[in-house]
Amino acid sequence: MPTKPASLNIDDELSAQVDQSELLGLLGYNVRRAYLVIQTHFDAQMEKLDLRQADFAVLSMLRSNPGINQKALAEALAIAPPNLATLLDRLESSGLLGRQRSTDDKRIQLVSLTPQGVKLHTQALKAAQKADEAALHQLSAGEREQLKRLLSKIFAG
Amino acid sequence: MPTKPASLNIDDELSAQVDQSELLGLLGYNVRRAYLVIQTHFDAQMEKLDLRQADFAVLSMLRSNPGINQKALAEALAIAPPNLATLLDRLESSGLLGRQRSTDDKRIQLVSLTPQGVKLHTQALKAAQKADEAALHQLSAGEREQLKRLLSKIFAG
DNA sequence: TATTGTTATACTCTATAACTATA
DNA sequence: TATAGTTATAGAGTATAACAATA
Repeated sequence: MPTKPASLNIDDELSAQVDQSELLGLLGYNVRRAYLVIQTHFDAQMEKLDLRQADFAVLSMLRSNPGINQKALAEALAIAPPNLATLLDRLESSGLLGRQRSTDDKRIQLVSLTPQGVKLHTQALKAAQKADEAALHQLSAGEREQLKRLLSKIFAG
Repeated sequence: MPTKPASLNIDDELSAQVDQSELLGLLGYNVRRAYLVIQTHFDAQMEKLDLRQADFAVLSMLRSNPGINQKALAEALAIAPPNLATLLDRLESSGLLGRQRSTDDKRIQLVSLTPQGVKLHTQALKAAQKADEAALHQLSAGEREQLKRLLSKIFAG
């Protein structure tokens, strides 16, 4: 190694000698970086329950909307129908939900949680709230509400 | 089709008869949905320039930090070194950047934009700003600053 | 003909292990 | 031994086309 002491090495502890101001000036990049942090906390929490992000979203929707059909579920969660189909296959195999053909229109599958699914959702919601807390501990309650309001203007906009 | 008129079909135009309140109560989910919207605008802009998200981030960093090494670049952008290596291969093949072995330490690659890379970055920055604008048109200048501040508290934590 | 859901498939993104060359 | 970078590869997430069943 050259004669430079480690403590003066530009790329190490003191690091961040790099100029990221252009990227940080773009809101899209800030959203991306924040999303990566939140994802990490969320995944860490859900790993214990063997659930992925989309799995939790589905469990949550089914809890609040029992008997929802797959088209409505796919639209609400912005999941492509083929990907939802295989996701539901997996959760159904795990005994978390059931699918029932509508008698009105036999093309339609009505999806509901099993009691086991309800139980897991209850645990998963607590885990999701913990992940939120871990990622957002720097923000006050007011800041969290403000952030939620601003974000929802982007996607509900 | 049953006798229901289309205009009363729960899953159609009026739709959103679904309860998403639990998910929307989680900040992580709000960040995710906002990120998806921003991604869409960003990708649409970058498609014209044949650039992906990470490509733009690299061009931006190289513009502000010419001669940065790959380790520092990978760390700053949170890209795994193997993925950065192949990304740089591609941009180098396209004539956008060059890699030069450091004479001090021959393990290190120093990366810089070519004049063509500088030119493309200039266009790409404008495109990124357009994408920001398109995604954030609902927010006032003050709200955008506020949002940036709150997001950076999450990832700069 | 149009719609719901499925199957098969492909493409991108991300992550990991093993290697090289240098130190 | 440790580090910078590379290669190869595998996995997850996402997207599209073609199909079956039903309307």
